[in-house]
Amino acid sequence: MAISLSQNDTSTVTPDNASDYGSDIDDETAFSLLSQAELQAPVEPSFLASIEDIPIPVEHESLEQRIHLRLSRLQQSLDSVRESSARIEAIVGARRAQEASVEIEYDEINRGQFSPVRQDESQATQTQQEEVDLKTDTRSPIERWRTKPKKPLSVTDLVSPAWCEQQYEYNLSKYGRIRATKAMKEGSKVHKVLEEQVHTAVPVETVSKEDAFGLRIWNTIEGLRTLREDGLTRELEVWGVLQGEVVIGIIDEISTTCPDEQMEADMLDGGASKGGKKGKKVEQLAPGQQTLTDFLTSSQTNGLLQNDSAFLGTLHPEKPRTYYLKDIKTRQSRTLPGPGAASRPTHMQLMLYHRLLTSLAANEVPADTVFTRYGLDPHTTFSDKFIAEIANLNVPPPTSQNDSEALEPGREDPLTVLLAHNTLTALWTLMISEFQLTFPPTTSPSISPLLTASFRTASAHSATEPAGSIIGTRVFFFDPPIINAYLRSEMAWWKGERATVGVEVEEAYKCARCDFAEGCTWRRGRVEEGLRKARLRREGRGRSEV
DNA sequence: ATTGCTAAAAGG
Repeated sequence: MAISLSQNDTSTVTPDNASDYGSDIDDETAFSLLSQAELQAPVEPSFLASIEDIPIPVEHESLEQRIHLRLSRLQQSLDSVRESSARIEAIVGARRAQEASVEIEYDEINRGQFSPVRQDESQATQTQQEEVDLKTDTRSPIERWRTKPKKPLSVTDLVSPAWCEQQYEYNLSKYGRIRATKAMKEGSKVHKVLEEQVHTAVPVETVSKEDAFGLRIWNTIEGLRTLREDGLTRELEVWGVLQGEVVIGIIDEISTTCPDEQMEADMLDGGASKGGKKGKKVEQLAPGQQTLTDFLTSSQTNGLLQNDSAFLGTLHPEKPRTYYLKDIKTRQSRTLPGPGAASRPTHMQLMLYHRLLTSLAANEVPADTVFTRYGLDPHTTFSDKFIAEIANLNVPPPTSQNDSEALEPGREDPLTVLLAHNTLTALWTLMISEFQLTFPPTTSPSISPLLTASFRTASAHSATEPAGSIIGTRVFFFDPPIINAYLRSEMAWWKGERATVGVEVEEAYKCARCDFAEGCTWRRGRVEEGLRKARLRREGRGRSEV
């Protein structure tokens, strides 16, 4: 008898303790699952309430959002700050009295960079057309979608295929991007509320190309300072280079809060017991844990450690803290995804953030590669207007102003800082030193290998359970071999070194929610294979019965 | 644009 697959019953296919790839369902069942997928009509979730009970500011909704200056919540006495506006602008302006700053609208300078969105062929012909495109277009995905003047690769680009690479390719072919679903829009709102708990966004109206990128770097610097001062930051932008390709990501949350004391204790105990210490041993090592020991031992190699601690002591009286990466995932249902294939994108996402963050803290990211990719001149000085705007708004919190001994380097007033780092190269260097200050190389990794996915409801499920309520948490380890193998495989796809791979039959439930299921060549191939195997089995049975 | 688009990510 075939297992009936409904949207509420995906656990039938991927029970919590199932391995990623192991399956005990037979081919006949798999075939019926694949067939059923296309019968599933999309159900409008009319029962979902709106999340209006979360106060959502709407004024920063549009295209200026990304070039907003990010202020920590401590820096909100803006009115008094703005009073000095004219004065500071005059000071900055005097430096280059003659050189008029060029004002360029943000969307004008960037329009050409964005991937073209193909629109308006009829629904019916589109899928067929795309199939033809996929066959005839011999360019690699990276050539087609992520080559200048289009945007560089993102973490999303690298982890989305972990759900279904074939689906991602169809999306890129058809739209040049992923189209936001209702669920995603709801998720964005929850994220936005969380971010505004930590930062206040102030619009910066017009900037040059270099200014615009400088502001992004400045926001990251600000995010790191917020993290050190408040023990929490959200939406931290990071850059990296992977196999020569620029990769950009936004880390949802970093904080000093340990997600799981027990896992942390087991982890540290595991590391200590290697040095001969007897005692409680972690019996059943999780897949990531063996490599974790390697991670710990490799990072505490030498006597440089002592020097670093002493050096840091002069800046940071308290001992270096451990920071934990977290990603918040909103869900339409109140259930958690299974730990196997359904969680793969999240696992890879957090592990990739860990890698990017670590390489920035180690100053391993070639800044020139990043700037070149964006077509930016790393030595052009920022415009007076830009420097003045940042200087006007970004004032150090009053607490640290009183006591200048306690000021970290570069924590002086923003005008001084920006004048001293008034090109992209210089500001990048400052950013790197902020990364190094925040995540120094110490015995206990300052970037914890404990990674957290925190699941929240996208919308209210009851009066006591409003939108954004926490459903549950999954904590797992950074696992270098896993993420490295994944990235190698994914980059091979992006570079066109291997063909697109869709979901395995065990993951056919994904097809039920996929717009491309009907015309999916991968899926058709799998259905045909299922039929063939079923037929072979039937024939085999027939013979043996004679 | 009846919500479009942009930055990544947003979810399944």
